[in-house]
Amino acid sequence: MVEQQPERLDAVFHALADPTRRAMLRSLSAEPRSVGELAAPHRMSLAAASKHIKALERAGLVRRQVSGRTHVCRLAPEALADADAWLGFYRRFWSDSFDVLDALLKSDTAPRLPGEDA
Amino acid sequence: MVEQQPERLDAVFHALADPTRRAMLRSLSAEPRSVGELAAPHRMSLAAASKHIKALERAGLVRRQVSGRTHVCRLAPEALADADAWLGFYRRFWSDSFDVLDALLKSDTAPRLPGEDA
DNA sequence: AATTCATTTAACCGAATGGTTGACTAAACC
DNA sequence: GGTTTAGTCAACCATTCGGTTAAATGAATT
Repeated sequence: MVEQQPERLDAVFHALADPTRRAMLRSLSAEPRSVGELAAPHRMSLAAASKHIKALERAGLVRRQVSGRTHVCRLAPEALADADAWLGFYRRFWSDSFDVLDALLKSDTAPRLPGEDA
Repeated sequence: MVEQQPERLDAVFHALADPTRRAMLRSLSAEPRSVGELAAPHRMSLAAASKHIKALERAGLVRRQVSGRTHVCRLAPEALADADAWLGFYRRFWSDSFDVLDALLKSDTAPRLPGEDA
């Protein structure tokens, strides 16, 4: 099992390592927002918020649709799925209730039930 | 549902945003390793590797047990569980096979108003 | 006691981060 | 056409990051 696009993971985890950006994602999980709307709750300049949004875009976590003079941002969850997949490998180390999922995820390591043998 | 220790999450995601550190975690998932063993596969000075390990410790991802002159590092997966819990909120956005979890999440998650922060 | 081995610490370096302000572009409004 | 509105871009700044080398610590070896 090898790490697929390390650069993508770098960007995703880096994007998630900032509370402002996590808050923006949380906001986007409710509905799409303009740059201004995303920036509003945070005590920083619009330019600073714009940089954060660009970091999210670089990571593939947000997609932007320019509509007139406003830029509408939407959550792009596939990148989060990448991070989740990476974490999935370690889930067995802390979780007992994910055993079934664990087996499903690692389909090449599925525990065989008695009688299941060929 | 509120983000619990943002600083901890900052440190965890920051630690995960580096391929060297992710490789070290992967190595530790097999068995505990000394600092030297963790450093060996990477083309960098021992001092540089030592810094990476300290970043992992800061994030709570690794615990160190000094034994004589060697420092033995072990995976500390609770911190990964924190990251996983954060991601869990978003799982419903990409996963269809997590419907049960989704239901669980929704059960203690009141419908959110626009502007509600993470 | 001297040396080697495992590791950290300190000082340094260049690049990236996260913020600022000010100028710019372009769409919307009167 | 002129002004406001939405957002980016560029320059700058302090701090952090990821790496280096060299020196220091401290346990093991001889």
